[in-house]
Amino acid sequence: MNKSPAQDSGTPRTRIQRAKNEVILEAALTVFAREGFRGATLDRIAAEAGLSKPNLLYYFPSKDAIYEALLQGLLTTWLDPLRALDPQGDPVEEILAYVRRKLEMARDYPRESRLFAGEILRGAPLIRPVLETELRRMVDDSAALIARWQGEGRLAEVDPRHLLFSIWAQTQHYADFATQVQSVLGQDDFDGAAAHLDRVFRRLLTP
Amino acid sequence: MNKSPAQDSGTPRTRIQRAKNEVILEAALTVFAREGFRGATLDRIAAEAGLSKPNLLYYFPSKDAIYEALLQGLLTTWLDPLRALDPQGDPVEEILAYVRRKLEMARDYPRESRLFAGEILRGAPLIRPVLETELRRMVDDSAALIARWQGEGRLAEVDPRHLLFSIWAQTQHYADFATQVQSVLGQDDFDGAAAHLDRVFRRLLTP
DNA sequence: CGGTTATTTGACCAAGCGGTCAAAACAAGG
DNA sequence: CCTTGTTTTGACCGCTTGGTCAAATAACCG
Repeated sequence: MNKSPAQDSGTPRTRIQRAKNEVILEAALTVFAREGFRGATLDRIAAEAGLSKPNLLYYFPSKDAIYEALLQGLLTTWLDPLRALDPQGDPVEEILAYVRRKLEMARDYPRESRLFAGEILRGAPLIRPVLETELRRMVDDSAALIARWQGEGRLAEVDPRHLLFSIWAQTQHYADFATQVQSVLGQDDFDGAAAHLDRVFRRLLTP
Repeated sequence: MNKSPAQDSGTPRTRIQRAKNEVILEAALTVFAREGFRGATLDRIAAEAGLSKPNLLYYFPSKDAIYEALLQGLLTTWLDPLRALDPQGDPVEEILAYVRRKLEMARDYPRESRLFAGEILRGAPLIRPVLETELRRMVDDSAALIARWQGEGRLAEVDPRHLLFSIWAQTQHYADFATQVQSVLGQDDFDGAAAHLDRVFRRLLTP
């Protein structure tokens, strides 16, 4: 009997299975980010992972399952920096550090950023529930913290939620629209972006 | 002999053909923006336009042709507001007006914004040439104007090109990531966004 | 080694897709 | 009415794609 591990509930058992899972998700991230969900094919993912298509489907039951696993695993990492806002720290510096971290993620993990962007562009068919609960809660919490800081006069008055949108938009822009940035500048310019965003948010947030 | 008008060079001749062309591009915009290029199918576009698939292909020779026609027609409209920067006007107010116009476009033409975003996300396979020439030139010109204003001390010193990125990122965010914004806020908030961006850029740009 | 289980693969399938074609329906002019 | 050109459509084709399956191969274990 040859039951595929994909049908087992929970985490893969053997070390080999975990390793292959890893390889597959890596490959899938590359392909999904470049081609989008509909544009990606199992053959391309399999090729990228160095496997045959049936072998791919031995580890994951379907294309959707791979995509879901990717997004699921991604979300935690992706939203993590926001959790690192330290209520004890200096407000302006805390937010500037957050901006810097987000920009570094755009530079170092552009595939993740693009996968995320693609999912949301298409109406977030899969992760909308997460956005409406987990993300929303996190934003509410952060907004409360920011509002507190503002109440104490340590931060300029800006709508906290739209402030977060401003940060996300500008940092992710350098990953999601990298093609455009390169076309206009002739190359990437993350250092320039870092300096720019630092100036922008320092100026905006200093009381 | 029944030669399709799609093979005629230049603009469609009769009024009927122009009308159908219009209808088709409208439908295609809706479908492409929602599903992406790969996700969109000729059947869905045809259905959206109230036509049969072969009838669609009587007016356009291929799916690619429809997509290209859409993008082509779009680019002019899309980049137009940048041309409206008036060298004679007040620098801060000129740029704020530009921001406002861009945000209005995000509100009123989200499909166009998403189509554009999708194209760039996938590496701009089709419009990269345009980005590298036309867009780049326009950005260079605008950057020169902004730099002049800064030289005259009428605008705070910010990298002009990254400033434009900041504007694009934040305004288009409200169209491209509308799903996320809605999930977090519970609804759209273009008025809030307008007030926020006005504050952001006024604060940033006032010398 | 042999037996048992986990992994890999070639061949295949059904559905969906972009696109074609010949014929039908329609419109306009005489 | 007929003729001529335009528009519309049902049927069809070949290719790609997600997914299956039975058999082959490798890995593990006593």
